[in-house]
Amino acid sequence: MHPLKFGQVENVFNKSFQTRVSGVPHKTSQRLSIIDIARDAGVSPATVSRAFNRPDLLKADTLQRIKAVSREHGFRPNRVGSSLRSGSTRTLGLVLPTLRNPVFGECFEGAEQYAHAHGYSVMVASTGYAPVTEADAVQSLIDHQVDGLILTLGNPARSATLRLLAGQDLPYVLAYNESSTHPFVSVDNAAAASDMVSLLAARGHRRIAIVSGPLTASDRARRRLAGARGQARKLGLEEVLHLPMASHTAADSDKLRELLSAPRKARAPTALFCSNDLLAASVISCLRGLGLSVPTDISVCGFDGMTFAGLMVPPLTTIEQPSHDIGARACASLLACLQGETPPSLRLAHRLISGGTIAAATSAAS
Amino acid sequence: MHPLKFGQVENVFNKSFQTRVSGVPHKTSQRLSIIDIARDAGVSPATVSRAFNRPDLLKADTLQRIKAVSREHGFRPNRVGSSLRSGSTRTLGLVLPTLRNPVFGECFEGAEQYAHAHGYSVMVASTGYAPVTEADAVQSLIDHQVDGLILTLGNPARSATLRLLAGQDLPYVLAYNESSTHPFVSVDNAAAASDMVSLLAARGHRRIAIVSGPLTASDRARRRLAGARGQARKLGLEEVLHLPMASHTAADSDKLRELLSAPRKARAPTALFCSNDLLAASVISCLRGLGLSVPTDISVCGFDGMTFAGLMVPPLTTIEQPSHDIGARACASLLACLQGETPPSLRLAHRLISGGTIAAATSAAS
DNA sequence: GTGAAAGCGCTAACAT
DNA sequence: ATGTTAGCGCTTTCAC
Repeated sequence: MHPLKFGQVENVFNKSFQTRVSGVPHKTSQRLSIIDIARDAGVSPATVSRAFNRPDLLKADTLQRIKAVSREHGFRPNRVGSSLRSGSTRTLGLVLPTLRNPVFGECFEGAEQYAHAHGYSVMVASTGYAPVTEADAVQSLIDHQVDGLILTLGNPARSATLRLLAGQDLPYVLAYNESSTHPFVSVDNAAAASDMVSLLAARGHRRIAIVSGPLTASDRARRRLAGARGQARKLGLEEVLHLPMASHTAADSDKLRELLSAPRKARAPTALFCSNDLLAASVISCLRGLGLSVPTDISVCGFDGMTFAGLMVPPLTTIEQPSHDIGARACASLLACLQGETPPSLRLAHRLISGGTIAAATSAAS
Repeated sequence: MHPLKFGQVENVFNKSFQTRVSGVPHKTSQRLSIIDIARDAGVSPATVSRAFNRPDLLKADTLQRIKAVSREHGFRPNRVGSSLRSGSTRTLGLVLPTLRNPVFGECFEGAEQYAHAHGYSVMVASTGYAPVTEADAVQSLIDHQVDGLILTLGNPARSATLRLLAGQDLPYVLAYNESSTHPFVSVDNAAAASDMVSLLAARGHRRIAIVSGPLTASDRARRRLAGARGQARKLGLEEVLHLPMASHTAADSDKLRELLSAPRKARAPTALFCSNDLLAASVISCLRGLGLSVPTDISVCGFDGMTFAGLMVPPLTTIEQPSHDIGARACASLLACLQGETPPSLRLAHRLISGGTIAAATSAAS
């Protein structure tokens, strides 16, 4: 089954060959160990290990020698051996809904950069917003013996994933999710949604609809809806409608038509607040197909602040989340957990980006 | 330094406790090994190992017992131990320019899904189009002992990354890149660019400019430029201009202005062919800022076919690459390498998506 | 069909 | 400042 049989045999040969002859056959694809280097450098394996992990402990001279020998042979310590012995893989797991949404790509890069800067690697897994996949992804990362997890869950209140996690003593922090029981890094979703409703109200909108994906698959969408409704009530607007779509990333044209070109057009919302930017773009595109232009005929706004939102024509009005930072800070919090600390939950600042997709409400108010 | 000292001591206690008493304290956060399960199931460790790896070798009865005991204790074999002993991590490395571009996110998901379906995991690293980061990313994945690599390189002809790889005997396949010396999975970049030029020519465009990022950082952009130029020559169009931007993902408004509102406006290109969709969106946005509307005043098209391109208003005219498939097929090829096969390079079909960003050339032909 | 024993590459005590 | 020793959790001959 294992294809490299022959290669391995060859390696063994090279290995003993090299230890006998002192020449350095630079390319002879070796699988050297710390022991080989130790022999060549005239020190013990432990000292070689220290050269890579605690170089400060060694005499400068010894360190140089070991480094030189290692470099000559192109030797790098095998992390698998190291992980097994030390009990730490120095790898963090990151679970995200989907990398088709560049917002999560940014988050990944934020986490990746922070992790690398601190000697850790990150292993991502995407869930496609599916609870089962989510649990599988976490299990897989646990199997890989990651030192901790950064999670964006569908529902951080009750999910199979969290039950799984409860059985381990693996530190984890949530990203984007807000939770009363676990450290998280996110924006204040309710407040952000509330801000957007205020803006809409200021432009004269009194009938607003929230367009989202399935609420069961995203507590963020739920919080945003709640925040919007709260603010609408406070400002005396009409009850915020809710239009859930089958997907988090694609609008359903029929549902939109039903909502807008319905008998009582007078009662149709004048603004559609979408729970993420991808969805907002899709909504705008669908509206276009229905003969409605944004923002002339109807206002639309999003949530996320993906880079792309600013490139749309007109630019999308949206709430910017600091995704790169969310990733980086979540990573920082997780590393703090690994040090035994209990990091506080962080609500990072959001920012309302006023693009060109919201206009003053046209239809005479009710 | 290691924070979990106390937890570990506690675990040792639980461990012996559990082996003495037969009850199953479901939550007592264990770190059991195959040996503990073996003892509980009244078999040898080797048999437990077989239960997980070669279940077919065991008597149904034994297998059941081991599975049952494992489930009770929530035991899962430690992949680190397994990797060390077997010499395979069953993990593949994936190196991509950036996950801020959803095209690469799709590619990742394609690879991830294919890998999972075949018992492998994938570890991604992003390079930000920087050669040094690229080499570091590859080194890091090698250190993790991945079984093979899928790479999207800046330059698959000569790069520090490939020199690094030459010293290992680690299988790898290229994705998006085309190479004469290594298995790859991509579209035919030159042919695709040529198709787009044909379309532009059919709409009456004779002066076309290619807008790209730095060519040194992307052989794809280079091939697309070459393909476009070849076809332009064949069709008797004017020489294709080349407008390189500092970034692969953001246009430089000044450069665009210089090109378009120059003294000799009559000689300005009537169509801008961007080497990727993100850049095309940015170009359109910049043009808007310069008072030019697309496609009325000038035509623009992209390359990639990211989902988002179809949601723009008007939808972006672009070349669709099957990114999910590129990821999946590259993964398949890599797994084939691991079986000792030498997979053929694959050029997957591209598709010209006719959106609304190309209009008939307006300015009287020269 | 299952067991016994060795060892993958490394690090952590402990010694000196 | 460095060496010795044991063993992390697992798989793999080789026996039986």
